[in-house]
Amino acid sequence: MKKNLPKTYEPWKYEDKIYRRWERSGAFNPDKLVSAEKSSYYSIAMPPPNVTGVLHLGHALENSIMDIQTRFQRMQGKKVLLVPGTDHAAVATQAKVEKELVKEGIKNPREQLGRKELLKRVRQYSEQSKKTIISQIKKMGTSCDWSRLAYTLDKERSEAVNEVFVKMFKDGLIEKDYRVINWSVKGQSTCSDDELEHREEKTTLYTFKYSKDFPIAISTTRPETKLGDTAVAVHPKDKRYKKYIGKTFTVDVGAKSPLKIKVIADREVDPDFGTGALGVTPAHSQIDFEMKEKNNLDLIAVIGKNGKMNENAGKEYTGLTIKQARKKFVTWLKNQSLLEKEELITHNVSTSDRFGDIIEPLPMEQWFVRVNKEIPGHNGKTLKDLMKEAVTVGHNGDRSKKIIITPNRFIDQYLHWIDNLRDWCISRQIWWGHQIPVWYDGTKIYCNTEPPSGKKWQRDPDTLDTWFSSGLWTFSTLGWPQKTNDFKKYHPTSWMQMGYEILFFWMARMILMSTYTLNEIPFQEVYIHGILRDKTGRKFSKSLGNGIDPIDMIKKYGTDALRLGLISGIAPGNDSRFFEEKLEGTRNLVNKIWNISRYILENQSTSSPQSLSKIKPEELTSADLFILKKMMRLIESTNQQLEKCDFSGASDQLRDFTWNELADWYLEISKFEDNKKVKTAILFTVLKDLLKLWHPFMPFVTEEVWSKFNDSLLITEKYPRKNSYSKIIKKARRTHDFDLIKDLIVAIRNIRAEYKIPPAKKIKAIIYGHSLVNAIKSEVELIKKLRTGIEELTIEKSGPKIKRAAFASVNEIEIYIPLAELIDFKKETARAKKELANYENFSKQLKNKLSNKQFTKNAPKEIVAREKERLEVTLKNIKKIKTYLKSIA
RNA sequence: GGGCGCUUAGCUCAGUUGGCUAGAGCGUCUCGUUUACACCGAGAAUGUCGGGGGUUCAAGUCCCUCAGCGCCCACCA
Repeated sequence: MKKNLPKTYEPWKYEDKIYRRWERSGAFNPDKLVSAEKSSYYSIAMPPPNVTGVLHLGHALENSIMDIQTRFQRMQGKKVLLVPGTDHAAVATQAKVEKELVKEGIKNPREQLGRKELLKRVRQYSEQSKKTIISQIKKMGTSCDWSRLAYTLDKERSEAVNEVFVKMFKDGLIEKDYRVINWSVKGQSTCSDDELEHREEKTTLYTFKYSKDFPIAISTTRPETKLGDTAVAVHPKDKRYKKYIGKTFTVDVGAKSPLKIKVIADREVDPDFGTGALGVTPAHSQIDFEMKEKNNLDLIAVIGKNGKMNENAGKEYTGLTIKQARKKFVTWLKNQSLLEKEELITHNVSTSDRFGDIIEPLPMEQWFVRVNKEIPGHNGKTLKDLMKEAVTVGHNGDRSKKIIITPNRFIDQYLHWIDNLRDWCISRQIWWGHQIPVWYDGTKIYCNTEPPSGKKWQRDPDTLDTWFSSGLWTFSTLGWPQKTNDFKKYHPTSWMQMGYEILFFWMARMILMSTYTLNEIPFQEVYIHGILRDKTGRKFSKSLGNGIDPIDMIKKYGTDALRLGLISGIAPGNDSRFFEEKLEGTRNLVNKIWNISRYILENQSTSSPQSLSKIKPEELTSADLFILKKMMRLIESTNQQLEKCDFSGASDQLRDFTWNELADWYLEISKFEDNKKVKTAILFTVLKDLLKLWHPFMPFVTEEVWSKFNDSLLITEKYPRKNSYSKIIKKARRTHDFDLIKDLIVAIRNIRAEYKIPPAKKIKAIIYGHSLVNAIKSEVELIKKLRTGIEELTIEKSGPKIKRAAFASVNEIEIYIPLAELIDFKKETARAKKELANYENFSKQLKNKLSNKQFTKNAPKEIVAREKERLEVTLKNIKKIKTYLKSIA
């Protein structure tokens, strides 16, 4: 056993070394783990960080949560697989690299570099970023299997992407369609609805007529698009306009050819907004496009992909920017006296979250995933149905295939989101990503995982939305579509963890992809965590400059402290704030554990470590029994809490025990105890189990301490169970009659005898620490003995160091607290009586309820059972209180 | 407009299907400390659980309502 550990724990000395030890040991790879049960496979797919940059604190939080769960499950003796990986993050990465290139002076990277060269640059960047990310994940102590490292754009994952695309294509769920989509002029690509950000903006609302003869004025914030109008929509019941419905007017507003404007009725039109009439521009508004479909209108696109007016807009306008065109058109309206009103309003504009420019709705042919179309061979179900089923009744109505979401309030939000879901536009015109596996030869289309033979075939240049590949993550990482052992063993994955902000993007898509492709849910449980905010509650963001680098925190406080600081005081689905002071606290705790270990290990050398089973029960004092009991309860509740994913609660409890019970109380007592052998044995046993309990939270310090007395690794030890403690506690109770008060009385008698104190009526007894006082208060039986034993006894909460002083000069002992203050019998009796009345009342109520046939017949079985159980509990409580009342009477 | 969340000690937050005297960390104050740890110890103070109403033997917890803060979705033509 190594001695003379440094006074404070210095994480940087051990962390990298320990991580390498774990890696070498094979503990991260479930194939190398020995499991008691062959079938106990447990798997988690790591949410792959984007290769757009480095990890931030949010990732650190995820890694902490994930790794606690992973280590806990591994210590349950399961074959645990945590698959690490990264996401190529299509648009995000290309946008980022292009930005950098522009900064370097390459003004138009796509044109100047070409597809091949630009992709090379993006690849270089992403590889660099990947490297950084991986090293950061390792720094966090994440116990993932690096031999299975995956990347959404690598060969295996691309294979999965193609496989699914082809399947969906053949099922008619992926189709090309001409529709109005979200176009980013800056990015020269489509965006899906989820990639939009809404920004509030002040703008002018113009009210005007197309011509003097046109009977209806319309309001718009985008006059320039009106050059492509083909209809005016009014509410069907609007008296002002009813007479015009169905009529077509021809107007000349300066566009290439005069516009034929048909007046149509649509219930969506709000008669109170503006003039109550809406100019319909099918080419440049999704809603107007839908009206076009319903009413069979024409479509005139007046804006091109470059964001400028095209020739349809008319000679005067062709080539103008949106702004210029707007100005020109408004001037024209004014000159023609057609403009009726100009007012300033605020409204939301959609912007591209990656490129940052305002989205231009344009009509285009793109690839879509049909979410409302029946899937062949799925009993008429649609993808939407599959997405809903998995979280409600279970996939295909199979309850064992129902995804449990914590906290469950997100289910409603998720379902609501699905209801509003439109077909998913999956094609992007950027180059970084999975190229669509479709080839054209004139009008012929070929879609397969392998390219067609023949030179004529041209591959579709578009790439896929990044979420398409992310959606396959739970099974693409396991080697699918190959029939791998991993896939058989580890899918569906056991558990998934994510922030609520990507619930819809990611969780929904994983469910879609997995249920559709595999007929299986992607994971059994989802734990949703909140967003990490800064001290003042703001989101961490680059533009605010409030970002904190997790690596800096690790350097300063150590990984264990960071992990603990991130997960303490959090509740599932709720946001939490991060500030450095928190880490000071957790660092101190880590150091506390280090020092407890140091003390115990250094004292261990005097007598060889003993196991609990070798201790004779009669050797135990009440304090020993007390700490063992506490330890037993701690083991039980930590297990329970971790099973419920209450990481914060579990760590709180562990902290309380470690610091308050063990360090400040029991360990201090042990210093003054004669029977050192028992104390050191207990301390050593408790320490060993405590290290195990803490391990998932603070893997490094616990592993380091463990290595001081053990050659095996802590990471693969079994998580403690309460049995070993309950045995000795039971035995000890049987052998001799334990109680704290008895010990106390004996001690006082001894002191009296030793120091020849005359039989005083009152005596002060000093108890070590508050824990025992609470224990005494809660032990009803003891009070009886207390009363029969000594007339008046005072008990003071006090620390062990005062104890030493007191025992040394016992003559100075004075009376402090009268017994009545410890337990105020009058107050107690009143309280207990009140409680008894409450319980009796309640039991009466329950009895009535249960004897009511209406209730037992009609109420759900579970409710009746619950009420019965409640009654039982209540009756038990009544009994308890009655005994209690007797005892204090 | 639709939905969700939050409001508990000076600060940051826990509080499981209603049930013992509402908790923790940090901070504050007092005292202490040569012998595991000042990244320490012993204590103390601080709460109309956002306001109002209701259900119940019992409400921080459930229902209604009002107020403030925050988020998401849709839309604002």
